Amino acid sequence: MHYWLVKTEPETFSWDDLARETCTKWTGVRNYQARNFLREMKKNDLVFVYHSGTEKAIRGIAKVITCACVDETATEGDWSMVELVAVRAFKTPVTLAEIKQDVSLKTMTLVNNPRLSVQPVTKTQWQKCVSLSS
DNA sequence: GCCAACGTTGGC
DNA sequence: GCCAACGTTGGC
Repeated sequence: MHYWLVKTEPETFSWDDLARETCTKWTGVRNYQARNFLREMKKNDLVFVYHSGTEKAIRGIAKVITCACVDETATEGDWSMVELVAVRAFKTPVTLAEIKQDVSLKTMTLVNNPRLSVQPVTKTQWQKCVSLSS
C-alpha cells in the first residue's frame, strides 16, 4: 500500500471532473520521473489530487483502480497512464501555504520539487495532510 | 559526454 | 507579469 500525489491544472482537468467520472484515465504525463512513479502505482494505492495555479491545494483523495498501462494519447515515445477513481473530497482543502508552514511536511516533494507531476507521499505525510483536511 | 540555449512549469 | 527551477535539445 503506497501513497501518491498527482498535480493537475483545474482549468484543464479538475478534482470535480474526476469526482464526476467513475473511471479516469490519468493520461498526458510526459516526464520520465513522473512516469516511473506512475508505473510503481498498484491497485488500491491512494492518491492526493492537487490543484496547481491559483488554488494551490490538495482537494481530495483518489484511488488507483488499474495500474500502469500504455498511454494511448501518446503519439510517440514510451508513456504510461493509470486509472483513478475519486474516493472523497476534502472538507477543507489543504493548501500549499499550510503544508509549507508545517515542519513535518517540509520534506514533501510538493515543497521541494513542485514541478514533478506525480510524486510519492510517505505515510506520515499522508496522515498529517488528512488530519489537516477535516 | 558536456554544456549552453531554450522552453515549460508553477509559485509569487 | 516575472523569475527561479528544472528538463530537453542540439552543437561541439
